[in-house]
Amino acid sequence: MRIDVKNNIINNLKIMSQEDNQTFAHQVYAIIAAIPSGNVITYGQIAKMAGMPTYVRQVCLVLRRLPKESKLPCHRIINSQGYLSVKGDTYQKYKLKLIEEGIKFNHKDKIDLKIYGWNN
DNA sequence: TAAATGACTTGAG
DNA sequence: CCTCAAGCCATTT
Repeated sequence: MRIDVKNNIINNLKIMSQEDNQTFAHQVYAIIAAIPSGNVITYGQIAKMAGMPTYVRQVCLVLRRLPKESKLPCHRIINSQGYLSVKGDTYQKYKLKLIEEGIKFNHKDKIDLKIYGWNN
């Protein structure tokens, strides 16, 4: 994705947070929806982009409360170490989706954030 | 009301 | 690279 397009999305999100009286959760939704296919984002990045850098754990709460039928690309969210944090059946499901989007896992199931991370 | 819990992050060693 | 402890804070127990 081109840098200017990326920055546009980020700027729009900032404007939203300033002008709209949106909840933290709604900003999290908007940010997740904006992650391009083929890219991943970390929990901490989401918190920062939502203007609440210390609300990492709240990002997790929001995610856990998402309905199963949600269409948000939650599989594109990984931890800062480069690993998928989800456990069990969801893990394989997310991994498959990421592979379909062209993301490569190394021999330890780790994703290279330098390559696939959606950097600001 | 108090304590435990988390799909986490960071820095130190 | 990896592990570990401390920090985090609304929600659950």
